Amino acid sequence: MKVLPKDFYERDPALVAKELLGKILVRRLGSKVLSGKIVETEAYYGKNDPASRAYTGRKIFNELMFLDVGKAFIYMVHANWLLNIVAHLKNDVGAVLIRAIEPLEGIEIMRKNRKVEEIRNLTSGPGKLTKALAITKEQNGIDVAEISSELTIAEGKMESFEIGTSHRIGVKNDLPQELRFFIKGNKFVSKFS
DNA sequence: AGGAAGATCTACT
DNA sequence: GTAGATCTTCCTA
Repeated sequence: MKVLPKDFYERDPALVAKELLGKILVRRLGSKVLSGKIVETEAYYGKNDPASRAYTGRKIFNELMFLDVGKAFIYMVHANWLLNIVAHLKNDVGAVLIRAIEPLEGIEIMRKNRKVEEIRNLTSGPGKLTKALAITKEQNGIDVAEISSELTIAEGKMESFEIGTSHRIGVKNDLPQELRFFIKGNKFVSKFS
């Protein structure tokens, strides 16, 4: 398994978000491994992005977005933990939100964590996938570019797919550009449009 | 102390 | 398919 190197994340968030599609999110739980293909992401910037956690300036809770890239940045919204990966150019601010994955390994454990039978409903949303993979604030700040971490992102299979874009979901004040990216036709994308 | 937050579930028309 | 209640944390007053 090849883990994506740290410099993968040291680029424009929108570019990182787009290229994360098709990559494999790997969650290690003791001896168990849960994994899924990333099928939907969104990019967030810093000061000039009203929807960003970093919009109001650097605080303790959003500090990660200002620091090293390639770290998991996790926070709670509406009783759901949302998983972001810090990604931005040098000395800039930003992160990529993982919105949906397609389950590959450890589906039975995900079922147990989510208490849902239907596979399609297991990880097809940002709050759903964190629950299925047992991700909480405990994992905040984990280095996903490090192969020994309990949360990493690995190179996926070589395959081609069409990438769709749209405006970000649930955002009050969105930017003019489309910053949501998803694999066209994939059943695990949270919403269509 | 209060409210807002990048969502989800349920119960309907 | 769509609307509305409600899930929990952390910031801001």
